[in-house]
Amino acid sequence: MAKWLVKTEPSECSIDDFENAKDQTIPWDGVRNYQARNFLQEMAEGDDVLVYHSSCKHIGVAGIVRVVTSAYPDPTQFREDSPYYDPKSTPEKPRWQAVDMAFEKKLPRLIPLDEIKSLPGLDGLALIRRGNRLSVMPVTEEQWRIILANA
DNA sequence: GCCAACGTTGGC
DNA sequence: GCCAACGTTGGC
Repeated sequence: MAKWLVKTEPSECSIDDFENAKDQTIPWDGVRNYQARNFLQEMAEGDDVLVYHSSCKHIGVAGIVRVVTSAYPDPTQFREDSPYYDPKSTPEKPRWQAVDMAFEKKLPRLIPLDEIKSLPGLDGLALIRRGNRLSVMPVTEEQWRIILANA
C-alpha cells in the first residue's frame, strides 16, 4: 500500500468533513496540476493519505483518510458551472482525474507545520521544500512513521 | 493583506 | 522553443 499526503483548505474540505460524512466517501476532485494529477492516478484502493490543512489558522496534518477507488475522470472538469470546469477537456479525452476517499481517523492533535519542519529525516518530503506548491504528494513509509510518531 | 515562488499561457 | 506576463498558492 502506498502512502500519500494531500493539502486542503479546511474551509473547503477538512478532516472534520470526512468524519461527519463517516460511512460516505468524498470525491477528491478539482486537482488542476499535472504533477498532482499524476500522483492521483497512481493511487490505489486501500492507500492511506495524510490530510494537511493549509491556508488557515492551524496549519498542519490533521488526520488520515483512505483511498477507496482508483482514479477516474474528474466530473467537475465537464461542468460549465463548476469553478473547476476545463473547456479543453472532453469525455473522450479527459485531462483531470479524481479519486474517492473515506474517513479513517482524526489525529489526537494536529501536527503543526513548524513542528513537521523541525523533524529530522523529512528532507525529501515535498511539503516542506521551499516554495513548494504540490497539493498531492507521495509519502514514504519512513516519512509516514516519522510524522505520525509525533502525533 | 503581502509577497515569494512557482506553473501556465501565449506571442513571437 | 523561448520567455515575459500573468495568475495562483500558501505561509507569514
